[in-house]
Amino acid sequence: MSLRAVKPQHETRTRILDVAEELFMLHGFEGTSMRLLTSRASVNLAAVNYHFGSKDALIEALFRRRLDPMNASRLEALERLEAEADGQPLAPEAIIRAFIQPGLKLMEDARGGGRNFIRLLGRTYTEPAKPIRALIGQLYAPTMARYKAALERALPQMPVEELVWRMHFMFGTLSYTLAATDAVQLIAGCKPEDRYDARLLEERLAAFLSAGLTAPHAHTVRKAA
Amino acid sequence: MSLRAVKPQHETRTRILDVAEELFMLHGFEGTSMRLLTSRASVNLAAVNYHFGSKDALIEALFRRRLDPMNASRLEALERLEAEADGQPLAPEAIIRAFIQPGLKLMEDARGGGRNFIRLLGRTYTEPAKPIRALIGQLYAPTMARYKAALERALPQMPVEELVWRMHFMFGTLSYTLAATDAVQLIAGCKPEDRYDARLLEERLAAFLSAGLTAPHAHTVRKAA
DNA sequence: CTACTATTCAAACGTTCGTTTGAGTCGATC
DNA sequence: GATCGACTCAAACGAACGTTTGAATAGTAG
Repeated sequence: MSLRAVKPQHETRTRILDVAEELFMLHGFEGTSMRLLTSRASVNLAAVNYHFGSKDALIEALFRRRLDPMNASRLEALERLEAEADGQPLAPEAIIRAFIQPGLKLMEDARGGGRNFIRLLGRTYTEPAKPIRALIGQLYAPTMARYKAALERALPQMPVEELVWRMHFMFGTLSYTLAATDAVQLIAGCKPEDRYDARLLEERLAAFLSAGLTAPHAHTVRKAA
Repeated sequence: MSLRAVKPQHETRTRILDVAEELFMLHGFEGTSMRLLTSRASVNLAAVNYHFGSKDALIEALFRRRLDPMNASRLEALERLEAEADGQPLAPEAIIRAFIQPGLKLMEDARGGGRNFIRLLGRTYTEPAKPIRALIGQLYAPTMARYKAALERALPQMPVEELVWRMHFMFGTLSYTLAATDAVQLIAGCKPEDRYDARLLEERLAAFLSAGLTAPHAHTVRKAA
């Protein structure tokens, strides 16, 4: 894998990966056939098995290609924040922004490609307990642990279990927002041109999430409905 | 369809629907074969096509069976609130609770069945643009419109587009939370016994969501990053 | 030019898919 | 007890699936 990854031209490989991102996003893993995929990518049917070994291995390669840099940039942003803060606890909103920016950037910049992946990623969180989920969890684990520690330091008064749930909520909001931007029409009334404006979306998300994250604890609100 | 629905015993039908909820949740629509489904339900392979017509029609029936009562109870809860309020604007948190309670109840009470559906539902929001999505959107539309109107009245100072986005965020948090309760381990540290405690979850969600919903507008926070 | 590796290609592999068919079973109706 | 409708069943249908194969085709080094 690493040997071949160093080679000069991966034209076929990358073309397969790019098309796979789009088709998996549109039709799911099981709903996308190798025949459709390879014909859209203008490569031979056998190319996927030759270059990746199997369909499942293609899926894994697809996630690694995007997730590794994305998590790296998340960690980098957090470490930059901590270096700047010089020992002081961070503002929760700053941590949130550091976390959501890489995803938003991927959604915005890549001419389709990044956006496809981001939406595919959101879909996959809620998918079967298949090995894919395990892979994603494993790729995410170090990043999540670092952000959890940072938030614990930023919100020392919050019980850890409450914090974990709120991180879960945040993660849900983010992944759903990125995955189901079409579904805004469920509610209707959203300007389509704002849909992929990453900066505007970051402002909206940061406001919503930091308010939710720093809300008074559930226990102190009331006991019964 | 309606004629047959009135008949006394739907044993085969309901057994198919129950098993379908579980298997679709576990393996997705395309990942679940009719052969596995019918053998798990202890019915003949042809039973699905006999009783529902096709696999797609089974999926549609499955969603209608749960979604219609769920939306009805959401509307009912909102109308009860408005009747009690007697013209006064409602508290945003009360509206939120009215919206999330039916889902949480379904998650809690049914011995597996409701929970399977709730998780399946969360998965489906982020799934292909297939006709299923259109069906769900259509089943949800009236409920969403009513809740949107109620929230507009409860938060008159908020721009409509901001409100729409925040409803989108809320919807995402809820569906992700219900769909991917396993994924809490992404963050880790959550007590497993709390995972399906509907009351506790309602408190956590209500606190998080109502804080997010009523947060200061993104525009007023700052202009540039 | 030759030998070698990497890649592409058309064709076929066996399996599984959703659906259809036609005979068979059962209970209620006349 | 014959008739009819609802339902179940085993078997088969053609189509589509992921994967494999072995020959053809570059591109490179000796």
